[in-house]
Amino acid sequence: MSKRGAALELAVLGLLHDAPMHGYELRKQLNSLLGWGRVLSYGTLYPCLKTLGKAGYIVADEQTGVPARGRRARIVYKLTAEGKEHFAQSLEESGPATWDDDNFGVRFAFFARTDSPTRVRILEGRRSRLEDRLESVRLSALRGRERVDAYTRELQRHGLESVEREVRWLTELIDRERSGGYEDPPEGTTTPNASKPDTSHK
Amino acid sequence: MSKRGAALELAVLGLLHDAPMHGYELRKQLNSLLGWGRVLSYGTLYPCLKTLGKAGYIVADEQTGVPARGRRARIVYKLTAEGKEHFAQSLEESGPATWDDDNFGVRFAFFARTDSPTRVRILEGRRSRLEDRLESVRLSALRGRERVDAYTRELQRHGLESVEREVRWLTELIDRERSGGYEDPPEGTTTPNASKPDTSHK
DNA sequence: GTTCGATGTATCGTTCCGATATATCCACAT
DNA sequence: ATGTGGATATATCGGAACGATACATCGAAC
Repeated sequence: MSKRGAALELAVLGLLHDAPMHGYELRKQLNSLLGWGRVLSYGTLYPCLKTLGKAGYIVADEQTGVPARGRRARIVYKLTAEGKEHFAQSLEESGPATWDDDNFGVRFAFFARTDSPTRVRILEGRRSRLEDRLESVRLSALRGRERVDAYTRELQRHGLESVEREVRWLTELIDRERSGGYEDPPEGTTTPNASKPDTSHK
Repeated sequence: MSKRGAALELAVLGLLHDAPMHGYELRKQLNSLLGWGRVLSYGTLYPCLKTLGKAGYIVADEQTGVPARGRRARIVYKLTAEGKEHFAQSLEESGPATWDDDNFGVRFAFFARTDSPTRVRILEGRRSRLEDRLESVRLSALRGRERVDAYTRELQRHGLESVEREVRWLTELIDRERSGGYEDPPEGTTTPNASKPDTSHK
């Protein structure tokens, strides 16, 4: 039921889909993948790897092919067949939980591995989530029209515009998706190196 | 040394500065104050109130002035003199930790209670933090210029633009601050800023 | 006259994660 | 040769954060 955990597991699975990796490398990739400010701690990563291992989605490979001159012991993790299946399934899965900042970011990062209908579904889900947010902020701005100082108003305005901007972006992507733009490139074998949309104003 | 906790404590102190309040009301206000998506859980709020109480910054007032017809027992918290001082001190405090999303947001929300030099200092700190972020993202985009798929590129572009947008916003605020705009209105006078400030930066 | 939703306080158990310990390797200076 | 520092690498601990939930009262609608 882990919320943040779900996003992390998905990301790990996705990265290992490209190539087997050891923890340290995984962490570096994950740090650039999800969130710019945040850093993923080992205290989060290793328990996650353990969980994934216990679930049978990944296996730890202790000794991989004599790494040129007595390199330090490192544990290389690789995806199992079950892991591959679970990843594909999770990616396409829809629902409120998948529209969070984290979850959406991860899913977007692996868009190249889904089909167009799925992409549209995810984009629309995210957009509707943002529109709800917009709605509720506008409402509360109306209800609580009591004197708020200039700074509060300024902050609200900027936040609102940020969200509106992301909605426009999503709409653009959806349109492009529908008109057949962004066709999957022949091979998806590229090392992802993405980040999640800002939506700061925490 | 709590990081998120520091922001929460500051926010609570700030709200109680305006008026004494009980937990439930506090939560509502906090939810609209910091982060629009996030909700503050009681599991976070009550321990925080306890801490603040133990530190002597707030006091719990059980029975406030016979609340018209046997109202349910409610605990009204109010700021002590120490709390007031601690709040003022924390607000002006500078440093990397205060440039985080959360910390900056809270400080901004209470801008009206600081002086202009402090405001400028906080705004500039936040801006420099964002510029660092920008720098590091641009660098990693250059280093890892291997083929990344269209989606990753799109995500990066949008994220980058979001941050750039916030930097422009901050710059604008700093300029306005320096030219004496946004002076705190004496008291209660509705600030005549009904016309939206244009700012057609795109 | 009772169901329902808002108000209100409080805690438990899980998850999260910053700090830290441990260890090897390489480059470069001493 | 020796030392210093930084990158690579795995792992855990203790405390903070928080979702879920229990409990309790009230006003209004049905």
